[in-house]
Amino acid sequence: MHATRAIQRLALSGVFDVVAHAIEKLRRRAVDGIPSDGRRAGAPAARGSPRGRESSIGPDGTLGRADPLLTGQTRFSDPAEAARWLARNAVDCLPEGELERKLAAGRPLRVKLGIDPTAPDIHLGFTVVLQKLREFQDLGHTVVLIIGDYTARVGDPSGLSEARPVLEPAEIDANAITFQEQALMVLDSERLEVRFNGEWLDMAMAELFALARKATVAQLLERDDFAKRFAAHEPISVLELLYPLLQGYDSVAVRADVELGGTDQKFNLLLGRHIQGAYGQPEQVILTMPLLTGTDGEHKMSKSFGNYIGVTDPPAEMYGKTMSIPDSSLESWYRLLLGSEPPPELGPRDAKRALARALVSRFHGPEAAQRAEQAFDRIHVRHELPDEVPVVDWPAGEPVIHVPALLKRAFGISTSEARRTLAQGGVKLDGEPLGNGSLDVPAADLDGKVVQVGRRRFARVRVTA
RNA sequence: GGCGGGAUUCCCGAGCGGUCAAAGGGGAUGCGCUGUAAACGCAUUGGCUCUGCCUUCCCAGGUUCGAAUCCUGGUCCCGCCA
Repeated sequence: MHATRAIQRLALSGVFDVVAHAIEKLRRRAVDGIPSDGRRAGAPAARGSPRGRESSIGPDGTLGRADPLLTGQTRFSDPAEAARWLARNAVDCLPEGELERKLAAGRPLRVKLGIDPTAPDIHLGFTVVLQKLREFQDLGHTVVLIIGDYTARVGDPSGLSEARPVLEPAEIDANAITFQEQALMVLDSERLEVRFNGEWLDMAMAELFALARKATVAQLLERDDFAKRFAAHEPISVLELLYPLLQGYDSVAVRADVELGGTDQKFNLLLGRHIQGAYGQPEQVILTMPLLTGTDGEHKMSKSFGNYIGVTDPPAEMYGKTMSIPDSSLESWYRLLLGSEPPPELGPRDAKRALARALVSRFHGPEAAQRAEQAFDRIHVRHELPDEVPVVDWPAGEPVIHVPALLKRAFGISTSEARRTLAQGGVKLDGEPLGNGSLDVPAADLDGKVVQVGRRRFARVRVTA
C-alpha cells in the first residue's frame, strides 16, 4: 500500500517518466490481453488513497528512511573505503579492485538488479540484495531495477534441479506491478530507474542470432547446475540455456556498471560481463550476496520450498514465522537482515523476539510489531485466546451438534481430519479438551463458546435462530 | 529415423495378479516436553452417514473370480543411438 503511494508520488512528480511509462505499458498490455487483469494492472496508478500515511511510514514518508539501518548516514571521501563498505557481507565482489576503480571515477554508478516476477511477492531473502542496492543509493548511485517480464517467460533454473514452470503472461504482468511496489519498500524512490526487459528483449530474430553468437555452449555448460544436469542426462532446454544470455543483454541495454545478485547468480552475472565486452561495452562489476536461509533453516528462502516470509505477510504471520526459524539461523538472519550480530546478552528466544520485532516493524511499523508480539505471547506463550475470534454461525433447531461437522464448517477441514484431531485431543472447548467420545454435543453447551483446533485456530460458536 | 525408460495418494518415491487406501522419506497437522510456531520425542496424514462403506494409483478399452500390478490403443514426459 505504502509503496503504491510511493509509486504514485513518483509518477505524479514526473521525475521518473520511466516508471509511469512502464506502468502505462503494462496497463495497455493487460487491457489488450486478459480483461480480468486490466483491473489489477491498472490499479497502482489509479489507486492510492490520499488519506494519510499510516504507522509504517517514517517521518519523511518513506519506509526506508524510517529504518536506521537503511538511512544514508554513510559518506565516504575515499573510494577504497566506500568499496569496502559496499562489499561488506558480500560473497564476491569481482574483479578484485574494480569497484574501487569505478567509484574513483566520481560519477554516479548504474547499479543493476534484475528480478523475474515469477512469484506474486517479494520475500525477505530478496530484501538482502535490495538493502545492498539501497546502500549504493545512499552513496549517490543510481539503481536500475529491471523487471524481467520477458525473462520470466524463460524461467531461470538457477539453483534448481529442473526448469521452472513458466507463468502466463497475464500473471507475470500482475506480479511485475506488485514487485515494483514491494521493492520500493526498501529502495529509495529517488535515484531509481525501473525498466522492463521486454523493452529490448522483444527483439528481431536477427538480433537474437547476433546475441546467441556471443557465447558458446561449452561456456554455458560451465554453469554448475547445467553441468550436473548434463552429466546426469537430465533434460536442458535450449531456452534455459539462453537465459544467461538474455540476462547479460540486460546489462548491455542499461549500460550497467555494477550488477548485484545472490550467490546463485554468480555465473549469470559473470556472463553478463562477457556479453557486455562482446558488445564493446566496459564490463560490469559483479557483487553477490549470501542467500538467506528459509524458515526451515535448511534451504535457501524460496517460494518453491514454501519456507519464505513475504514482505507483505501480515504482522502476526511475519512475527510467528520469524519465531519459527531454528536457533541456528539466528546469526545469519541478524547479519543479513539487520546488519548486526545477535545481542550476546540475549538468549536465542529473546534474540529471536527482537529480530521478529525489528522485521515486523520495518514492514508494518512499530505499533504493528508490538501488537504482533502481544498476540504471539498470548497464544503461544500463555496459551490464551487471541483478542479477536472469528464467529461460526450454526443454524438453531437441532438439539445436538455433530462436532466434526462444526469443525468442518468453522475451519474448512474434512470430517475425517476433524475426527482424527478430536481423537488426538487437539480440539478444545473453552480451553477444555473435548474427548473422543464427544462427537455430538448439545447445542446449548456450545453456544457462545470458543472451539479451538490445535494452538492456532479458534472460532466462537453462535447458534442462530 | 531407430531403440529404450517412465507416468502412484501434497512432494519425492516403493509397490510378487489377491493379504493395497497402497512401504519409506519430506512436508503438514496433533499431542508431549519446552526457552518460541526452536530443538527433541510420539502420533496422524483419500473421503464419508466411520468397528463399516465409498472413490483412487495418466486416459480409454480388454483379460481374469479378482488388476496400481497383465494385454491393446491413446496422451504426456525422459534418455540413448543415428
